[in-house]
Amino acid sequence: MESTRDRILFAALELFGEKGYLSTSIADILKAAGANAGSLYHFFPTKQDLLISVLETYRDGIYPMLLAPAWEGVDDPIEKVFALLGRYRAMLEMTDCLYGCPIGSVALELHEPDPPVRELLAVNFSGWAGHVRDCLDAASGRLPADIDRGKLATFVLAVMEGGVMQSRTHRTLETFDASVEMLRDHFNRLQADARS
Amino acid sequence: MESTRDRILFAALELFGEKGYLSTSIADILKAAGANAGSLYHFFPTKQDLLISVLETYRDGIYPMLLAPAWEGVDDPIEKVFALLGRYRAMLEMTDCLYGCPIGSVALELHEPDPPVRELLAVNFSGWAGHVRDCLDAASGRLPADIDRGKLATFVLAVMEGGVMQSRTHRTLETFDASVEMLRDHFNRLQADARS
DNA sequence: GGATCGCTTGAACGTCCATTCAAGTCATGC
DNA sequence: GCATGACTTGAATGGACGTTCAAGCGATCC
Repeated sequence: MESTRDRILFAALELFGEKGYLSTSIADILKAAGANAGSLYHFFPTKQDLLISVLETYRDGIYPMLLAPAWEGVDDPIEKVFALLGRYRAMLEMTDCLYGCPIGSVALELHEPDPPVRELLAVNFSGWAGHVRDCLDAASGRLPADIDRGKLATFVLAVMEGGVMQSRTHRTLETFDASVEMLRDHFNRLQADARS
Repeated sequence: MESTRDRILFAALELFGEKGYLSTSIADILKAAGANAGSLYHFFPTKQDLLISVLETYRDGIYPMLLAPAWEGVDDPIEKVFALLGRYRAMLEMTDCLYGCPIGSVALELHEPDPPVRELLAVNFSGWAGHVRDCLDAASGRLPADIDRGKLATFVLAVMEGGVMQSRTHRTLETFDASVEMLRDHFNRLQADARS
């Protein structure tokens, strides 16, 4: 049995991802969760507090909800990076290029977020990039020694977010695929250069 | 002498870039433009029509307002690409990583934009990437022959948008710089591989 | 000098939305 | 069986926002 608090939290998580934070009204969330205003405000003093809990849920879910399923049966650390990108592709495909990365959406729709919100967005980005970096570290022998793997992980995240943004705008997977293909080309060259 | 229509249009252009479309109220625009509601609605039947005009202004301004100044004194076509990225860096730096790319912001904050809006966002992306592609074509002799320069331009745009997004969120230029540095590394390898 | 038309004025309107609150339910501990 | 405190109910509130409109201004044309 799911608690009222959880129904509200997950309804918000879904709606913030689908329609964005600003465009989602409290009434939307209440209807989706089957709850009343008083219950919501009992658990979450303001809409922003609800957003914070949603962002914490995303943060805590990066591994179990996103990476673990993406990496099932994938051992090669570099393939793990591309399997992760494949998850975003699948999400775009399933939703006709409507939903991409919820963190990226909120990050750009709130232009001057209050510090706790901004920090949680940053933490989500750092967590994602940190896991990619771990993959790159695990593959360090196959990459040029002088390459900064932290920066490379940041780069991977940038490509993902920028690819998702373009695909959502053009409503085609083409731009996302093109970005990932170019990233793959870069990794091929990095590995070739590491060998020689 | 600037017409009232233009004052409203440019006030909107600036505010949409600074605070986003949804977070900018008509009252904000009126105050910034020193105009009255009736005047605004005389020229722009709805807020969305105003957004459309703003996006058309951006589209028409890509070359004269963005590329021309970025490319002053830069002849090498590959350096032009990085000079363009340098403009975004300068914008981030000037605003303490608050304002990035207005098109990207609006693209992510409107989750299901009406078709005319979505198409204008797409046109802005295509225009930007098209100019980058022209640079790459001009440098085609220095790049591997089998590389798809259209996809590479899309990739550059993705890196820019993803880098801007992370820098705005972390409030540091570090992530943007890291992304551009990795892109530069990729271009170096592309050119080295084209030579051999 | 009067009619026309593009533009301006700014108060008013209606809707939506985040938030509040007084009253109620129900399990737990005493 | 009563008191307590956690949670629920849903109507009410007040403010913000996009939009409307009746009235006015001033230049141009006849």
